[in-house]
Amino acid sequence: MSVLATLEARGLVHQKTAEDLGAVLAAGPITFYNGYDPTATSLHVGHLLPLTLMKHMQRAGHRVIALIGGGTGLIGDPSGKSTERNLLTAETVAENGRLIHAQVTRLLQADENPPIYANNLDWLDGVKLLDFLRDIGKHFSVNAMIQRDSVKSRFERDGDGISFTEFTYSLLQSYDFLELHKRYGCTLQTGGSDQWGNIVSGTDLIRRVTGNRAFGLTVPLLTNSDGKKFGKSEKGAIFLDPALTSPYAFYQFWLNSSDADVQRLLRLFTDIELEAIDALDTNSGARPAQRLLAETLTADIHGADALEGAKKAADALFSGAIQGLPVATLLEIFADVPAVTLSQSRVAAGVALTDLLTETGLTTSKADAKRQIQQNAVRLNGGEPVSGEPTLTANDFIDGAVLVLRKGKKSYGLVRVL
RNA sequence: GGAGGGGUGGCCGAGCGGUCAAUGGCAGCAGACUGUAAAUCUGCCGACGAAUGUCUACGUUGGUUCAAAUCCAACUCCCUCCA
Repeated sequence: MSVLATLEARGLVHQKTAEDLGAVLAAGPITFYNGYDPTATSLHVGHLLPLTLMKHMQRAGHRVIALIGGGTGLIGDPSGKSTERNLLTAETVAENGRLIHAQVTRLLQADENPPIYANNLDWLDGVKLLDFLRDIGKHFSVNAMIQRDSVKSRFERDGDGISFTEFTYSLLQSYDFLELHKRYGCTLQTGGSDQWGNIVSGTDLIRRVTGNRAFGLTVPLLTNSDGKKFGKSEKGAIFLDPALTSPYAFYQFWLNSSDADVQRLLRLFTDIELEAIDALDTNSGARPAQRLLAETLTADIHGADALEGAKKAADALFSGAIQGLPVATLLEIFADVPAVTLSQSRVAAGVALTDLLTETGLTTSKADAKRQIQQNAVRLNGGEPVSGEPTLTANDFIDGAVLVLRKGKKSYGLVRVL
């Protein structure tokens, strides 16, 4: 099976610029790139799909360029945005760039066929305005650019509109493609489906400047079966950085995939054989497909040790067997959970449970805390739902040192006494 | 420049002098059912207080009134039509 056929079978292909791309890829190794703008300190699961595609390509022998948008990140991509964004400072972009570079490096590391890393600040920073306008700008039709959905939607809004800065973005991305084409013979750009316009601009530019063919390939924009945007949990985006989204939360995110989605997600995000995925039982209470998905990805992203920790924590949490565990184990399991630390004296004086719930962020206010207690949603140390409005003392803490708060099925908080 | 319409809680959207912390929908949270799923059903959903309650909120600022989200004025932003 050719790479492209594999990608298509797994659902990783949304659009491609040429029907014969499969033949081109089959004819021999090519060089391709995928860019990441450093707009945040970490990638999130939404970025994982292009990365999976890159890994498939890498394994098939194609040369990977991972481009960090240290230059384009200073400008801001209007694609998919409905309003003008505030510019990030150069320092922020540089710092984000370092962090994202490190993440990408770790995720794409391979003994064979290692990727090439590039940062477009290296060439964009030195570009002279007049040269750029004469050599690059001349190839772009404003008439065509304003037809692009990303730009058009901003044009048609009275009010905000779009700044010249963001309007220029697709020229820069096209220039990147051209530059990588010249430097490395790069002939394919991949990206999310929202990048389609920018990618096509790049292939056009390469054709006009060099006369060579270049290609584009996009991955689909993911939605859940209920139509919501994929990758957002109730808490927000699921990041790949364990400091932002703990391995436990990451594991839980995948484990909670719905039956309707889980096999599609396995095809998209893992390289498990398609036959094996189809054979999974999605009607069983044990949810083997969700477990497989969560375990595979947690191990991929965070490593085997983190996976073990996440599983251990999940077992303890969902079995409710907390009482018997030693404090050290508890601290380990609840390492990711929002925690507050109390002084001995404060505990001795007695602490209202409603205050603790609010301080750990499990509830938004004391009024909310009371409501949750009334609704039998709050448990202490894995026990039965709390009633009334207890004031807690040292006796309520395990070994007088640790208290495990639980709101609802899945939200935990930890209180420590020092 | 002229004429008209409008800015209400995270979003949409009622209310148009007191009974309004403000109908309804969505989102969110919790409970039941289950499989840490989906769907469904139920409850909650400004803050503080044990509480009759108090405070803060209906674009902004002033005013009328015993009483204003509701009336008036100015300002501001948005929408539609005309030029």
